[in-house]
Amino acid sequence: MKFSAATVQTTCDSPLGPMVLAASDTGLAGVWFDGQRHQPDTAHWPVADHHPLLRLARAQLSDYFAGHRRRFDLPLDLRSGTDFQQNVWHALLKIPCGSTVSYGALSASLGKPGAVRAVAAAIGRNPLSIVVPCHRVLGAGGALTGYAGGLERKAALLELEGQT
Amino acid sequence: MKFSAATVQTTCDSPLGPMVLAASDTGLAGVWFDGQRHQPDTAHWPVADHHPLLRLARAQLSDYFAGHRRRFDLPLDLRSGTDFQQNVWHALLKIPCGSTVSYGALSASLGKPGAVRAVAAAIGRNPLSIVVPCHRVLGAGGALTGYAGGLERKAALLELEGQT
DNA sequence: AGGCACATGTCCGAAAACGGCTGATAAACG
DNA sequence: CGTTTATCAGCCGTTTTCGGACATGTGCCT
Repeated sequence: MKFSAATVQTTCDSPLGPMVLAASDTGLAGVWFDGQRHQPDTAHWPVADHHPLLRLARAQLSDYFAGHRRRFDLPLDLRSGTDFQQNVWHALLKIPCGSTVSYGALSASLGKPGAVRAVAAAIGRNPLSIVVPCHRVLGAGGALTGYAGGLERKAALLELEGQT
Repeated sequence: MKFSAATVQTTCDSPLGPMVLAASDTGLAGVWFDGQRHQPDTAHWPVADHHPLLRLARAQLSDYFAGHRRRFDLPLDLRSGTDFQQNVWHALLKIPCGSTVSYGALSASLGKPGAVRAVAAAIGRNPLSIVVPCHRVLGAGGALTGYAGGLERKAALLELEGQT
């Protein structure tokens, strides 16, 4: 969980509570619900409320919550994770809005059918909530198994995307 | 640990137990809690209960224990130590009453960040308890790690100076 | 002269614990 | 008996923890 020293942050509100956005010099590096699990300590990160990328991200998130946007178009910086984690996060990006995948299917598609548990752990560390759609991964039986931001938010996001 | 042959001594009481004070022809040379570690054998040193410097020291210590004095103003004789030890002891004198430093920070400020262990050893040989405030040095995590006079006395001294 | 013990702190490797799981059994119901 | 819940052991990368080795100057004891 290493973030570049040049990472800046801002905050924004959402229907699911306040959020923190972070950007490095390469792209969007963080999107966290306030107080969610695994959120890094951003206390000493410089604030840049008018950073162009952060403004863009805020706008697209706003559109998403309004139901006007089903895909994000932003430069992402996922270098905070290990190679394995980055692989997992990239795989998440391929899950289209409105559909879901199981942990097992996902790890199989990564060529590591045995590493289900490790994949789940990596998903839990996703630094870009919503943008990297980790909420579209469900348990084998279709059960909401866990979400760093809380199961309620996971349910709400899926609902918003037209799932039941 | 060499003391001049002309060193004289006296005793005095304190809230933390009886103490031994020693003076050379240049200044205050020793302040020990009775029976503390590394205390030299003073048995054959001449007693000089009314030595002016020793009386002054006794008075200032009394003020200190009463909470009326936060700094000592006495001529000191630290020549009993090696150059290295004298450097360390002089550094200790710069720690203001009411604050603390870690062993690591102290040795770094001496320009020898690697010599933490040696610095600690030198602190342990401090001949002037209380006057040279070796009790204001704590472990990295802020833990009371050791004191030639016993950890209880170290805690009591810090308490007296307004630390927790 | 040589060896060892210290009022510590940092670093590195190994080992154990910990997850946003799952599929297979074992009890607990009607 | 079918069906529905607990329980459990493997799965594997990451994180945390723990134990040792080392650095450094000095005094003391062979």
